Amino acid sequence: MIESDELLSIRAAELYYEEDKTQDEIGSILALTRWKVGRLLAQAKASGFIRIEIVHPRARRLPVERRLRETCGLADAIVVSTSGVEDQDELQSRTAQAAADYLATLRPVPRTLGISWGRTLDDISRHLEDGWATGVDVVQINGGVSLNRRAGTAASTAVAIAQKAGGHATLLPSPAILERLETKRAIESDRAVAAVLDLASSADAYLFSAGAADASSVLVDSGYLTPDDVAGLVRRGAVGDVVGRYVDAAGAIVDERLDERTIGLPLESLRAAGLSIAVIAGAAKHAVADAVVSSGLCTVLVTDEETATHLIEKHTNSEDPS
Amino acid sequence: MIESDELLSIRAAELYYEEDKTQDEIGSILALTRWKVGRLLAQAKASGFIRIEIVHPRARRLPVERRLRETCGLADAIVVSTSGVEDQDELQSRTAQAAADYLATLRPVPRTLGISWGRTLDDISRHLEDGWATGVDVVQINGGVSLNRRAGTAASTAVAIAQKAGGHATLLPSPAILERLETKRAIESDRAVAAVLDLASSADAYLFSAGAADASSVLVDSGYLTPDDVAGLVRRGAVGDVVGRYVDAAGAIVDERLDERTIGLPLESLRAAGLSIAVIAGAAKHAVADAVVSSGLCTVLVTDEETATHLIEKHTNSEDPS
DNA sequence: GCGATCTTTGCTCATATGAGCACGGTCATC
DNA sequence: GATGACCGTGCTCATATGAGCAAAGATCGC
Repeated sequence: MIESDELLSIRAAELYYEEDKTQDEIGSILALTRWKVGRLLAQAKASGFIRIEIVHPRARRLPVERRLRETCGLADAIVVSTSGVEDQDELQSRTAQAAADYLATLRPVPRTLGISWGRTLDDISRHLEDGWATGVDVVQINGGVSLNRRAGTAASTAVAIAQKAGGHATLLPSPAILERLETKRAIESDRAVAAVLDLASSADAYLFSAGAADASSVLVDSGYLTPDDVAGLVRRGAVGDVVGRYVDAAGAIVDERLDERTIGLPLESLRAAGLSIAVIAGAAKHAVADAVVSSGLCTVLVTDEETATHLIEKHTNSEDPS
Repeated sequence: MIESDELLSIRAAELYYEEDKTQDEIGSILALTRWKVGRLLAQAKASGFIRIEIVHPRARRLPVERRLRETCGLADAIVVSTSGVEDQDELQSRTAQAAADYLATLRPVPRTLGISWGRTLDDISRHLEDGWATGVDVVQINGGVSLNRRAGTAASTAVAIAQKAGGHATLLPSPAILERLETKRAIESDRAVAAVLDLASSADAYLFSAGAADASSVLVDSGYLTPDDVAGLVRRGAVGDVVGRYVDAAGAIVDERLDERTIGLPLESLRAAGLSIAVIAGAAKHAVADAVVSSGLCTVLVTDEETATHLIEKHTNSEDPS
């Protein structure tokens, strides 16, 4: 009986979803009452035979978002669909778009927004529409005066976000990582720099991304670190960098000495923040994403479907080892 | 305006399909009237953003079936879903199952059913349920006394189908292909053989498959042809075999000399039949499937989704060269 | 066998949804 | 600047669907 009911429910589903027949019509075709058809359909849905997918670059995955919020204890989660994604750039762009949308609809609107810099942040700044908010000031939370021709990006990201919101940007006029601890201390105690860091630590919200721990890092690209440096960090457990600081799977600083020479908001400030939005997408960043989420570095995560399911799986397994 | 409507329709679709909200609820969430939500949803569906798929081994693709019927001028078409298919065997099995289902529900029930033999037919015979019909006699339409140990298959397929329908099987006691024309003529004129061929040509319905033109053919496997023979046929345009006869893309016999030595129903009888059911699945058989369909060898085709779309594409392109 | 329990079935009623229509605003044209 | 065609909007009404319920049937232990 169960066997034949399953088959019937499939036949009913075909007629209902593919042929747009009414349950009553299906009833007369399959010689069933329309209530039976309704139950068959409900059964087919419950058994997962009916798969409904929304295919659109800006489609989100609300059920995944909810599970992500629940399993990882996030205040909010934005998960973009990966269906039909052709390459990594497409995925980045979709996620950045979603982050921009999230920012634009964020209530209450933060007066001061602390941001990091990098490819992702730059992407977000591009996707934000002019006038996405009014009077939002932007402040950089980690050093970013670039060492090479890629110069302006960090600055222009912040400026673009601020301008489009009719606010103004406060830049952190300092390198990301100094070679000597003394230099770092000196810069940090400079009044201009100290004031920015102060402002940064009092921001209403933070928006940042994370980098994978490999040679493709922006920190390598910008000349702050060599590929060898990164390889060394990886050997010591690094899974990626957050606002310029390399962390391990537990979200702890990998190299204290290096960290001391890094200018910017300490990770503790992110952990203590009421609203900190992490934007992390792509298979290469699964490990960092995990570190960021499990160590409480963000309250809101914007990511892609695959990363989200990866996190959910990991967190359900570790919490419920059945 | 159109841009924002599209985005809205996606948001609405997420809430409707993924969160099971009512259109009214969505209305209050997105600050819209419930009619607007309904229109947005309809628009999303019409634009193809909503994809509904039925995932089940026995799911069919009714819209594809209809298009296949229309573009290829078939009396009926059965198309099985390929979603979740793991290997070729799975696909074969699904198609055979569908063919078995089709046979079992066929009205009016044929009194005599002419069948070919091979892997597909054998598969179908296995999937038919005991008592799938009552009093259907089965007759072989092409020679099949096997030359090697794979002996019984051709016979047992026919017998199984007949037994399960409470009818009896008439076997064609002859090889598929003879080496010499004279031998073929002699066998054909044998009273026992001639009677079977006679019965075959008067069957109410035919059920047959087709083989791809390569060394994996059952005709090679059974020892009637060598891989070299097949390669030669391919060079002359063969795309596959139908009831033991090799045809080209237009459905014409490739090698008349070989064909004359082949025992069984001529292809013309299939073309003239009121009901002839072809069961052809798999990427390797796209070409034969096309030949069978375009040359009118079958009135009903049982196939898989990919083959079906392949055929549809080909036939719409060739008929409407825009 | 026989009754108790649980499932399945066909119903009534409330709700959700879609079709058709009148209104008001927009836009191009004269 | 007036006019008419057109589009998007919010409505009424008919229809489709789902929830809940009583009766019929199946299943089980005794």
